[in-house]
Amino acid sequence: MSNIKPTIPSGTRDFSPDQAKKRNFIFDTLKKIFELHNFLPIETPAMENLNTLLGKYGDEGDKLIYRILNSGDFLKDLPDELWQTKDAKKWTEYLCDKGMRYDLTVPLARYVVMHRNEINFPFKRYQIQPVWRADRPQKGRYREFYQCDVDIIGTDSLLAEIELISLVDEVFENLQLSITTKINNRKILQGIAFWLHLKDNEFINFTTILDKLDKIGLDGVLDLFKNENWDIEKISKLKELIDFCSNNDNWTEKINYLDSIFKNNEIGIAGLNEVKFIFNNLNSIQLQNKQILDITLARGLNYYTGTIFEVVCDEVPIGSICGGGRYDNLTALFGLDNVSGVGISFGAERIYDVMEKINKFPENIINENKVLIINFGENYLSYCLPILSSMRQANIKVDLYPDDAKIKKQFNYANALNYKYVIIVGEDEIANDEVSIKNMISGEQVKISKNNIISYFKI
RNA sequence: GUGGAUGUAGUUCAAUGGUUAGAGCACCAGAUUGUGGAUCUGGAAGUUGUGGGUUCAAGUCCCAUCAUCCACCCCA
Repeated sequence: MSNIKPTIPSGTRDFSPDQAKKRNFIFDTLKKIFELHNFLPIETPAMENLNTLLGKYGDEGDKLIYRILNSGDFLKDLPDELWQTKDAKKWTEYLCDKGMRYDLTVPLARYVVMHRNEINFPFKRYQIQPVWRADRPQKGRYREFYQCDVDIIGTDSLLAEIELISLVDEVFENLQLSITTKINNRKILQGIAFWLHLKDNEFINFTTILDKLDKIGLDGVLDLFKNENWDIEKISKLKELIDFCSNNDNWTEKINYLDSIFKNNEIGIAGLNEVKFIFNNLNSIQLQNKQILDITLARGLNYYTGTIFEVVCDEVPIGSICGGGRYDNLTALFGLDNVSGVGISFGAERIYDVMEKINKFPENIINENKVLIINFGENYLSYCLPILSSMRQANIKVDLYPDDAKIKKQFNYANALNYKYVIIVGEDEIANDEVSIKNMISGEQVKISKNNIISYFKI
């Protein structure tokens, strides 16, 4: 037993103090802005019933849900013929009732339906909790990671979209990251599909391929469409459209262009009107970052029905750090129809990576104004302990080294843990009713009267 | 699920098939019993992922297995 090397499952992580502090800084900033917009927090259990989770994320998704083995004498219900098979998927139907939370959207839908009579709509909620996926880990992808979701449930108003877009702007202004919010609408994509005479069943494939534009470029995307046996005419029409839009930053020109090709195209025109409303009203809000209309933005998730958006960092190319959209029938799967919502998810893990890479964490979360009182032994406690507690009452971050260790060791400790000040109390100081305070950054040391300690640190 | 790479001290990495597997960082002690980051000296630290095989001889070559990392599918 004692020889087992301590490890953690792959794709999971420990967060040591300085990482944890930085992560908390991000979470705290998010919460602060969410609360400023009067979003309310909820939390849901780490585990959900499997029938809540299964079938919501597609076949691929079902495979990535962690299942929890039933407790007790769970094998007694397994049909005899199943003993012979080695079909794990079938076995789990009998052996597992519960699974680990896979995202925050499905639990939200479940929550809204369950609590519909106590919720006041529109329901503005945020939720910051870990989710688990039985995926194979790789760079920037983990089996346990946090999602930070904000949703507005139960209104069709496009003001909800506008609120989330301004929320995004404020969050990244607070984190001091400059970003671009790309905005599109699934109805515009449907309009384009209609314009290209695509069949209904080709639409999903169309969006999944289009979504790869950032990753593989226009030529790569067009190649994929060739592989789908699209005719040359369709491909060149699409190429022309994408070329026009990617060489143009002006949203009105893009809309006018689309307007000119969307003839008898109801769905497409509806999308254009929604986008127009959003961009027109964004003009009336003070925003720090860019918002652009990107008609190639597709997003993989197919439950989106209207506005979709995605946020990219201007300084570090890392893919999207935030994304979301409107879904018209989120709760239908749980038997509640006609509840529209719009939501957004902040990729805290990626935001962390970006901030680490370009050093955006504020200095004071790494170097705090911490004070350490050096321990000279039992005889000095009656002098030091009152100082300790009165400093804490004055809201100064302070502690007393617990052991009567060598001074060098205590100083090393203060140094290693980024204490800014050390207080030294020895015979001389006590004799004069003083303490010595050393600034660990400048190296300066002063003697001050015991009564002036608080004011010394308060300046 | 598919493919590729790598496993040596707490950590980052060395070691032509051939003595007792080494070094930097970190750790502990001392130089320095009231003052940190520097320097110097010393110390502790390993079943070379695990199990087989080839060989007079294996950290090194071969096979298997496990683990980790990277990419693909998919996703955040």
